[in-house]
Amino acid sequence: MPELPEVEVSRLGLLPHLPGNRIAGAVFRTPRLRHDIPADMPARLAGLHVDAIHRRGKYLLFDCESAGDGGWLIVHLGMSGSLRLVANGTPAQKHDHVDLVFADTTLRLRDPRRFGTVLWHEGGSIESHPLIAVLGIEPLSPQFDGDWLYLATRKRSTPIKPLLMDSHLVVGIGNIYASEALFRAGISPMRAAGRIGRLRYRKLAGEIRATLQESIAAGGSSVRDYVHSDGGAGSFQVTCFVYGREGQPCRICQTPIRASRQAGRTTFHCPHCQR
DNA sequence: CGTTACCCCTGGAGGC
DNA sequence: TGCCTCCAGGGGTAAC
Repeated sequence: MPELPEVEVSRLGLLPHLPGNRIAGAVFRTPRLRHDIPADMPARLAGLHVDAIHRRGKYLLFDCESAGDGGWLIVHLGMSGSLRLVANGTPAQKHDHVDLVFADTTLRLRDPRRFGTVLWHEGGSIESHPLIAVLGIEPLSPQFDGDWLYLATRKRSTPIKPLLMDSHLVVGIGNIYASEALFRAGISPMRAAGRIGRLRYRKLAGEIRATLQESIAAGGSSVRDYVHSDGGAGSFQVTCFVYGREGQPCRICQTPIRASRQAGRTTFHCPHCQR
């Protein structure tokens, strides 16, 4: 479900409420999401203070401390995960798998498909965690620009669209934003990454950044059932140029939008505007 | 090494 | 109404 903007909006929604507060208790209603959840997870988390909440790619990283002891709670929302803040004691509904209970509120993870991740990491820098260490560049960082993309894609024959979705290269760009950014940059999703020039990569990097930032500003939501951390719903989907618009006229040239499949995921593009 | 296929899981949509 | 198939925002792993 969530791409980078949704995760960032969730983080921003939690920031006013969680950092500085103590985890009174944790409840896990499933033995595993993407990974097994150790039986002692509630005991590990109870009593910790949340110092800060960071984001790396689509991972939320809760920096937790307690009397010199500490670690990181790693959360990934997968395809269908969402975080909400609810009043303590609110009955859990179907697919509400995890609660972090604070004095004044409960952070609740709902994830129908259970592709999400909740892991505990201690004894070392968060950057040393195997899931985090392999991640590529942050697309909203100053280092990410057209020249970086150009250099990173030399001799790559893969089509640009699945490459944009490879978190080992660049994080946070999922199926929706890959299609949208390529449309805005006028680049065909099927074009070999190594055969795109520097100038076109400058355009693409700018459109990736703009697409993500606009979505964050709009409240982050990319699809209908997304709910961010304080329960509000977003509206990104109504502004899509190509995603989910197979057969409908391109908003620029009226050519019907095409759908195809790349690396197991649906790609949308305009055959006239994108080359 | 780079790239693709498959799998994890549930629910909604559409065909019959 | 029910049953079936297909599809879905992610990403790790195995296999080519």
